[in-house]
Amino acid sequence: MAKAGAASKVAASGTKKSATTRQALVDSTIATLRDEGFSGASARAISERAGLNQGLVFYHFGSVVNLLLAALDAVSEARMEKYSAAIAQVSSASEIMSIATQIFQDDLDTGYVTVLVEMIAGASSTPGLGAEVATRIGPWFTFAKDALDKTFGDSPIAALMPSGDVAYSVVALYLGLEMLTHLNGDREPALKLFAHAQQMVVLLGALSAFAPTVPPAST
Amino acid sequence: MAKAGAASKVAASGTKKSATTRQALVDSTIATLRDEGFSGASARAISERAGLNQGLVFYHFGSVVNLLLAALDAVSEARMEKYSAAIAQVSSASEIMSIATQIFQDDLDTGYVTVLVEMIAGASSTPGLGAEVATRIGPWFTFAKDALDKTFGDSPIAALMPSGDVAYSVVALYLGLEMLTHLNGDREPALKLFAHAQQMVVLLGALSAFAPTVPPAST
DNA sequence: GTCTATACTTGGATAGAC
DNA sequence: GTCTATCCAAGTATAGAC
Repeated sequence: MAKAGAASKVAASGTKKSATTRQALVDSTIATLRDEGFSGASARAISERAGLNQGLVFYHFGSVVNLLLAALDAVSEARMEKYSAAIAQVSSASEIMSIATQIFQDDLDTGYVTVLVEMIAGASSTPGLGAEVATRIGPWFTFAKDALDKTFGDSPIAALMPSGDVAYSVVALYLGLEMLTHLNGDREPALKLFAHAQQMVVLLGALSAFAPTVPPAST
Repeated sequence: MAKAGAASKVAASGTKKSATTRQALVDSTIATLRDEGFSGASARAISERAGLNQGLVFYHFGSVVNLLLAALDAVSEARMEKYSAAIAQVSSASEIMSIATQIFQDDLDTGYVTVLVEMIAGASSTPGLGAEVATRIGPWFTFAKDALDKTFGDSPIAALMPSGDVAYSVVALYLGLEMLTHLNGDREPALKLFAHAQQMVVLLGALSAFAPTVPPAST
């Protein structure tokens, strides 16, 4: 599903040469989406960056949109792998924010989340693309929810707000921060927020020691 | 019939005609950005939607990018007016979330924030556009900060996190929610979050009644 | 001053070469 | 099966008509 899911014309060959070309195009697409955005990710721009003929995009992927989706698949897979490995090391709630901060910076460096943002924003240009992108974002929500359950499952807040709803806002905030950070090139505001969030998590951890079950609104 | 007599208004009527055309192009640009996204907002698509000749974009605005920025200006102005009027009616912290929820839905209906998102995401395609967009987003941060100061200024949280930093995340979250909502067409998840946030605000208001006053460092 | 017809460039897609 | 040369549509911009 990852490589041929949305494709209609993808050659079914198992040739090594073909795989190399496809990989080069996917890599170039990621870089182009990051640097030039969705509207700058043309078949010509992508293939030129890879040093390949422009027609190869259509031979190997059928259309530019299919190549963009293949790139989104590659990014999603790589990110989910990294996220999962990171979250596996986390046991306490106080740890999660420092890990999250590290990952956020890594995402800024690689530009992977920019690729996601560009695909979401660009989805409205092509009929049907929105649904394809939405499908590929699904795992991000479930990952966020699992991470929340694992780290805040026994926190009093978990009783107030369903983790699925919070996961939605976490993803939204992450995308929004990425977008704003990428816009003005200054990552300080976002990093400040991560620092504040870490403080809040620690504070909540301390509070939950005093109020293990329900908020202290009772008589 | 000499022109001189009746033509005393020729210059003025000409100016008015120009203003009408410009306005039609700006309106069409907003609609096109909303429906087709940044990459779909070409001079041809915009002018065709307005029923005008494609060349008028370049006569009146010089370039497509300039027209896009003019549309962003129009949206920003309209939104800031609406936001300011709404916040003026708010005095208590418990009110702000219901007002915010209303405005969020209004933004979804009009597609105004989609225009902003598309411009941010599309900014990377054209050198120098990012800075222009960033300048136009500035007022959104100051508005969010003022709203936070007005409604949560005497809350204990204000002492924990600077309102400017929180404002940054509020804008980021707002953009992210808009983006995700626009992607899958389902506004329920976002509305749930606003409902949860309202509960939290009410809860915090109750808590601050028990907590001793922690005055933020006043200048 | 306002607008249209035309020139030129870039992009998506395919027929055909190897 | 893999890739290139070529075609046509869509985009930006301007010269010139009114």
